[in-house]
Amino acid sequence: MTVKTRFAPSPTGKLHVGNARMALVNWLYARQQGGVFMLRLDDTDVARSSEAFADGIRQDLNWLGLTWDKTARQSDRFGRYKDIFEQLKASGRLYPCYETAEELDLKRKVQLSQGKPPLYDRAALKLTDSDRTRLAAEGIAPHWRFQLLAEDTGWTDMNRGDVKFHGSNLSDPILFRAGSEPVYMLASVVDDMDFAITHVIRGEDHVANTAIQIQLCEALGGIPPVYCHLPLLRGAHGEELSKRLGSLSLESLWDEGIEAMAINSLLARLGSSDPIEPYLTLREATAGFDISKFGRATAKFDRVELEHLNARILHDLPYTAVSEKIQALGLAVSETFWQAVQPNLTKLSDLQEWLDVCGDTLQPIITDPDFIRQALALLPPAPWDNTTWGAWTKALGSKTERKGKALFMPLRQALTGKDHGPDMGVLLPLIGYDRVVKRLAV
RNA sequence: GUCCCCAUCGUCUAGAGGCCUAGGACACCUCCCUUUCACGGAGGCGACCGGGGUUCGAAUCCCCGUGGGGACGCCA
Repeated sequence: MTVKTRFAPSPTGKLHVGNARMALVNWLYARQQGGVFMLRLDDTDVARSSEAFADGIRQDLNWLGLTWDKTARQSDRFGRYKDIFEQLKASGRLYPCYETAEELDLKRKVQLSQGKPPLYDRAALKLTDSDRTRLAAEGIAPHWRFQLLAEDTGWTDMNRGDVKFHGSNLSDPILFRAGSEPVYMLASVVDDMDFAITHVIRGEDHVANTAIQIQLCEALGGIPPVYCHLPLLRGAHGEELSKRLGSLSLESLWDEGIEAMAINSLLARLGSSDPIEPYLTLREATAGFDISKFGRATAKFDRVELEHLNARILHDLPYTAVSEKIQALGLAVSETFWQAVQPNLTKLSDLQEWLDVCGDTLQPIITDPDFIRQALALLPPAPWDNTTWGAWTKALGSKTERKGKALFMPLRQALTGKDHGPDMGVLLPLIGYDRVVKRLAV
């Protein structure tokens, strides 16, 4: 049987690293199993969904390289859900409810204040035909709940092992609102069946939903897929990811010049017992991927760790792999320049720092004016090449009887304004004769 | 409040009663390499949440605490 997974975001916001992880894990599992990966846009909530967010999601996935073999959107399938509505109604498991959202909210608050779980009390089940006729006459369009069986519903989860929930601990879910508009719970189950999804890999926030979805799937005559619920990601200090959307949205990581493969590398292994390694391609990340290695504890996503990985990946990338991205960031960098500064970059956007060093506005650090004056006097004339620095410092060394750090550090600071950076031999010609003279003029 | 789940170095984790003076990876520190930084090489620091049991023996099993995560929506 061909494995088929899906990533099913709702286009109501931007993707963050938590979403990206679920997309990636589904993609990796499908690819590794020789299966199919599907992108499904869960946009049953028409009011909150937007085309702009849908585009953003597709862009983000493309950036990460998570290509999909099939795509669908739920708003195109309302006709199908309408058929299911009739089918479920005929089965007797669907019942109309007339409470307003406010009434339900109040009920929950009362239950909670009494220390009881906020479960739906099934009051609508006690309605008589004449009650319903009266309510309908008042013009109230009912919402429809699915009557859960009061029994254990269980499954063998790929991550959590045997899991079960008792129906009495769950509320009868609303499947259709305002007449017959489908909601997520219904559409998701129908789509998983219709598109023959074999493995549903998602966050553990869906664990309790799974019992409901299995009951629903079986009521529709389907066979539930295999489920895998991975723990959610938290921020480096245990904070909720969505609260940090500012810095952990894929969009902002792109803006910072973080490599897609750094994100993929981290996300493909974080929370598993396999070591996190810098992968240059998704193929490499797929090779050692083992979904059974994922644990059950909440893992923390640390930006610092991401940047370390990013640096390691950046140090291995040829100019051709980054030139387009550099342009997209609005920077102009030659291959020579790239090779010179590459080992000193953590993020692509760090290029600016070295561009400034080779620009006109740099503020030199002069620690020893007399020495700098001597250096200027011995500066070789242009044209320069990669041997100029060596010749210059050799001459300067014998003249001033300085060597080692005492010899080159004052020069590095005067010429770059920093005490670390690329090899001065290659950097010197990139700064250029005129700027060097200017920086050494004290 | 109720129902699930989890609890080992800073982080991700290995560990399924003796193989554990608890292993690895990343981070960190030191040294070597290097006319800086980085890379690379060699070392080092560093953890079983607490309390009770069970057992000859517990990181490992049980109970109770405590802590953390998730769920309980006409969102997904």
